[in-house]
Amino acid sequence: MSDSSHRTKSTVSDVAVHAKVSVATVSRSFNTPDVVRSDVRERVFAAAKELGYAPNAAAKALRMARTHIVGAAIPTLNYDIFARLINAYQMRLSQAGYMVFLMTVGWDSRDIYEPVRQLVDRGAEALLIVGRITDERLHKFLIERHIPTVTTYSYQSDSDIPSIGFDNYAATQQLVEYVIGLGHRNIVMMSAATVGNDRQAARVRAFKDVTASAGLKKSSHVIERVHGILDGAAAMRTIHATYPETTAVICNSDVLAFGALAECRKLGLKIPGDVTITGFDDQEMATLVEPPLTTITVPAFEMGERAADALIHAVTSNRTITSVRIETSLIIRASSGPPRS
Amino acid sequence: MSDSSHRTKSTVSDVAVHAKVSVATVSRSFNTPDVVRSDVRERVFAAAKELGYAPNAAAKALRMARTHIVGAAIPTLNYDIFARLINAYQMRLSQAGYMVFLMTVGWDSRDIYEPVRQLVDRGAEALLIVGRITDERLHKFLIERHIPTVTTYSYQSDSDIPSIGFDNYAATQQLVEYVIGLGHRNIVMMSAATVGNDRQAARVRAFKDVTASAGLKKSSHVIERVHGILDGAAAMRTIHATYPETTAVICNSDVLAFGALAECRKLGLKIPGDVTITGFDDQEMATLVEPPLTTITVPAFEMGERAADALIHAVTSNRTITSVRIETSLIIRASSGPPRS
DNA sequence: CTGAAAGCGCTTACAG
DNA sequence: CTGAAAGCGCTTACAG
Repeated sequence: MSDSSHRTKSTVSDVAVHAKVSVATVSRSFNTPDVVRSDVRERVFAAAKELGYAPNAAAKALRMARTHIVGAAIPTLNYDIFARLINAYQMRLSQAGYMVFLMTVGWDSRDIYEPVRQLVDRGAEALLIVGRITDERLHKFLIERHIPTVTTYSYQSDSDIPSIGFDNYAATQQLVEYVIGLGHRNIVMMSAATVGNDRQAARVRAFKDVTASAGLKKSSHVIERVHGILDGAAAMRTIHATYPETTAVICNSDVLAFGALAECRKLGLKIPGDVTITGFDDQEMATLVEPPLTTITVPAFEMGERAADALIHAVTSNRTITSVRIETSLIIRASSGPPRS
Repeated sequence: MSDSSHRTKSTVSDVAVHAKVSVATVSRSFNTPDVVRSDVRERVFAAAKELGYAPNAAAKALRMARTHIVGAAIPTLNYDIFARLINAYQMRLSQAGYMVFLMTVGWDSRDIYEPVRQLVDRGAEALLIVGRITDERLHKFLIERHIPTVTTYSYQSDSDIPSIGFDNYAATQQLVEYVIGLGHRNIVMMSAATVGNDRQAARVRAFKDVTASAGLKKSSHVIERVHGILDGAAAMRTIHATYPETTAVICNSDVLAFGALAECRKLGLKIPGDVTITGFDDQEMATLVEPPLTTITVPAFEMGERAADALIHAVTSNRTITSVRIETSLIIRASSGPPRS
């Protein structure tokens, strides 16, 4: 046949004509092959191949009321941990025949209603969302429309939207107790913005609770910065100037810690001799900075895969999703140690 | 009205009934509002709002033969530079009313036909692809079906598929000339796999050409590794053992360089005193490692935005895309210097 | 300015 | 096992 037949998208009827069968038979050959006689089926496949036929996804979605598209709403992709999460999520999903709509929505969970609706309105039949859902409009929408949704990153025991994540409070609790156990008394937590960010908020809460119950309320502080490396460096400078007695800085992300580490070098502070620095995330770089970073593992890959699996089950078998709490661990490396004196 | 009306997705006819108009008028109210009488239009909007109406994307796509979905095929998201590229791409696109299908396709350009077809078959009407298209089936498919496509990352002067990228050969050429100018004679290039990767291949070619014309053919070597930090470290160990006379290692990515840097620390090699290390990408971490890394800037953000703009224009005004060559620069930092003697 | 009707490309009861 | 026909939810000539 001539090349021109490839030139434009062909449809079931093109294939039907070519194979001398009805469109119904073409459809059946692809969707329920066992129900069509094998020689006819082969004729259909041959015609389809020759015409470069692929079913029109929109028509299929309209007819079946199934798009096979799932969405992901994450703060940003410029962040190691979210990129890994989405990478795992997408791979798992496309293996199962789903496409993923990606949407970056910024750091504040109060602002995600519009973009998440966009995802659903444009066809996503299930959703991965990072962090707790705080917008009541969004919550109501998801429940009423029965959109299978899983929130990731923080495990929520008290939400009717299932979550696949870890306990941010407990992880930080463990870390702070470790630092206090080392003998530190003047501790600062460097956090990203806590508004609209339940993960950061939980960590700050854990820090305040643990330091308070250790009698360190007066000698411990929290400083909030946004998420970049440079912010970490700037915050470290502020800490050094404002709280010079500080011997340990607990950073709520590895990225902030990298910035802090670099700034300490500039300030001539020895780590961990002069100051202990810890991170959160256990990015690959955490082992390669100097000194290697004490941090908390964040199971980004696992969260992405499990969220994908849960959503696939939910949309296919209408199964309800159960929350999963993944364990994290404290990884002790050279950036932490006892205070000097 | 009762809450139950929100419960299931409503359609144009629901809105039409509610607003006591025809479906045509509902459609027009949204798509060509100026053509419907304002009081009627307002009645339609009120009904739509009350019913939580949003047009069915699949039906719209089928009818208009426009999905407003664009695809992106990238090697992986676990890589700073691609994550930034996609972040910029997605933000720009969703601002313009497009959704993005994300697909990770691995590092070898010979293997991307299936996943890219998947993107198109599932509705992508335009594509961003990383790197040169080497699979003839893919090339033919894209051309015959007139899928607006831009390849990024490497500028191609000789392809009929437009590219928005930079000149990998020239960038490396500049870098190698700089290193030779410093006085190095025993130079090793540490590259990621070059099969199916035109960016890496171009850099290796530049390295070989420049060292050869400087009369360094015998004293220079190329070692190929895959893309992880640990691979960089392993490669550095090999270099130290196999070519102990080496005084400069040119890494084809910052990630490889980070690994090399860490390994040099373990080996007790001073940088740049014992060995000069350079990277490629200018990731944010490049300024924060010790010592900061001499590297090449890669305009990931700019490539993402410009690719998005070009594709939007191509699908809306049927405009043909012109290739863009973006300049890179060599950033000299403390990890490079003259050889010791 | 508005409505009735056709048709986009599929799948699936319903007949045969 | 196969085909004719309806219908998914839209948009848009075509009439009025």
